[in-house]
Amino acid sequence: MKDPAAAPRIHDVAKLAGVSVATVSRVLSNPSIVSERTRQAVEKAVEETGYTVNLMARNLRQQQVGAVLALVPNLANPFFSEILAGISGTLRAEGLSLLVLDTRQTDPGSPSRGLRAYLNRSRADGVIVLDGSLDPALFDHAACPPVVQACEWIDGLVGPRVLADNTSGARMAVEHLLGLGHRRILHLTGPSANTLSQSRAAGVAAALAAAGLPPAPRIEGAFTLKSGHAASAALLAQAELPSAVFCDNDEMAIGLMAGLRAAGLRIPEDISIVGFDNIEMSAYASVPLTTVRQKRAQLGRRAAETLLAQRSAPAPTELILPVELVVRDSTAPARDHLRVAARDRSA
Amino acid sequence: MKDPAAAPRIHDVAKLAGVSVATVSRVLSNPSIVSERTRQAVEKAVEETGYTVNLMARNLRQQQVGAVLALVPNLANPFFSEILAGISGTLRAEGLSLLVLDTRQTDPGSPSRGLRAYLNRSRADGVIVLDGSLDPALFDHAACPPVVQACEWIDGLVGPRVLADNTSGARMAVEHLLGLGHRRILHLTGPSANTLSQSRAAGVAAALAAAGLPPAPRIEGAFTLKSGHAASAALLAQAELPSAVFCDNDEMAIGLMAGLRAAGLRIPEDISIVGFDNIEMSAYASVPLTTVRQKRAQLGRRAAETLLAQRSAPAPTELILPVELVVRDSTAPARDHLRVAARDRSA
DNA sequence: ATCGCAAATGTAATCGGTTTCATTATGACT
DNA sequence: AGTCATAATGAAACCGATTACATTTGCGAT
Repeated sequence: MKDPAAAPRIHDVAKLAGVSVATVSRVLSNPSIVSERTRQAVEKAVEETGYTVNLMARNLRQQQVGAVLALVPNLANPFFSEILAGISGTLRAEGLSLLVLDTRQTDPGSPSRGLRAYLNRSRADGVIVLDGSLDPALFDHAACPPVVQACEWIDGLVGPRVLADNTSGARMAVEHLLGLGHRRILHLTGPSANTLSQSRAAGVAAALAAAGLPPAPRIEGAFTLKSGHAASAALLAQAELPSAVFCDNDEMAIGLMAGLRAAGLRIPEDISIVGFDNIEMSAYASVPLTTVRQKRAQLGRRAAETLLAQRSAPAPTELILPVELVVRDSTAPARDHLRVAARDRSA
Repeated sequence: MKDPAAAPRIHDVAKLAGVSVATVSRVLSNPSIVSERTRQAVEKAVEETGYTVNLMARNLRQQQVGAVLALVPNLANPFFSEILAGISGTLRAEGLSLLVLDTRQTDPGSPSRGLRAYLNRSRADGVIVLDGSLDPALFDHAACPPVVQACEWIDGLVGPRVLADNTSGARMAVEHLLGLGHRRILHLTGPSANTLSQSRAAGVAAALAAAGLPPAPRIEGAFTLKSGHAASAALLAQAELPSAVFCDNDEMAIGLMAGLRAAGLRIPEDISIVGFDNIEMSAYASVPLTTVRQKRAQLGRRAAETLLAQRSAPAPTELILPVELVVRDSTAPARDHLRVAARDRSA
């Protein structure tokens, strides 16, 4: 005696409709090749039985999983989750589902060991990597599905990438400060090993070099509120305060502002601050933050589209998405600059 | 001629080791029942071929997917993504992977239609629902895997739940304000249909009733920074300003504070603000926010554990996690209260 | 040596679909 | 009516593992 609550199988539908299982399968996957009469009969039978395909069986036969894996450094970080939202949207439109793995949640002993098991064609049809700190060797085996790098990237891992224009963004930010007359600009960076930090540092260097200025002094942070806050102490301990700070992301900028304001500095009167990313919070910070807008959801969408495109035409494309400066209240003309301007006028 | 790059199958390993496929399978899944000699031979063959099991085949045979689906209302919201991080951690320890679906990204025409396809045993072994606004009927069919509700819940959907103690949290927040002498307390709520809003409103009502005070006036928000900011205008338009506001979450509180400060009000001197959730940003807000701490990662972990426990002992448990008040700088004694205290002394 | 039981291993069924290939039905054209 | 191409359908192979069941092996007890 069979469990009456058992899910109906394609065989049950076929029997009820008086056709073969092959026909039922065709009605479901390619209705155009089956006659009107039988199609209707099958659809009726599907309706009556409440049949839904068993995806495990279908996937096994079709040798595809119907899912894409996203590797994120920190799932709890809104920066990444917004990219994920973009990825998710594109995947759903294609009927694919999104698997998420937090790369920092691995066994601390061997961070990559647990990951390798997930980098397998039988787990996911593709991988979107949002963590630039991974070992490229992880992806270097036959069983690894197609990979797209997004946002961050991995040196030594060839393949398509979708990136924001970090260098231009940083350059625009610094040029904005230079235009306001700032000359003593400090760069609050992300971890120096991080690819984002590196390309943003390049933008900073380019802007300063173009203005004939020496490289900016740096404080290294960790992209976190906390590290931004901690940087305020380091900054205030310096002999000569900078007149402006460019921060590699908004979270650090907000942490930094909190620390500076607590120490009695006024923003932007005493010190100008620029961030990067334009997270939603930045508009509502203690002082609305001037920052570089990066369209994260779009970046996610593009990454997913790039991955899907790989199926038909594998090519190691590199897509660089434009960014733009958003000027709010955390930046103002340098006071030195004002003095100079006043002197010029009086002269 | 076979593709030399094709992934090795269990058959290849068996041939190389000179054993049957059954033995190879046993070495991989239950090594103890195979002799030392053959086990080593098989392990060597696995090593040489670089074999890894095909999960689609295994899953089909074992009738399980190896994945859990999380239904979140907004993937980009850090509040949820931190819960996801907790879920993810627990699942990984069990070798399960995490599928994520943003319930608001469905076809706007019929929000639940797209979802139903995902609520299927052949897609996921279990479901963790973080969205209380879904139709309970969605889950009411035989093919739906076991469900655990977390954080929010769905009226009319029986089954295990893991919740923060929203009512107590709200009550503690309001009692804190009452203790500071506030009597004119406004409640900035989430959407009135939201279960979280409702239970927090219950806590607010309980605290006020216990103090013999009438219900608090409300402004309805949407749990977003923007709606919190918008609420500031509505608040300032009122004839009599409240001396304190309890906000249903930190994001609204931060948005509200930004609006109030822009209008020239000082926090906490002119008005006290309490939030809920204790998101990381709250400590770095323009004024460090007094709020109710909710352990989101733990909530996620518990939800995952509850789901796993359902496998062996299905039971509609309800787990309520404690919350605690975190007092920072956004709350201070009511000025009325101070006046009253002064008068009392002088009398 | 023989028996019996347990341990080790092999054979083949099974999971539930999709898809190839063969077969039958349909219909157009001469 | 006969021929042939094409459309519609069915039978069975296949995807790649796990596992029930059968068989063989190993070993101690008699």
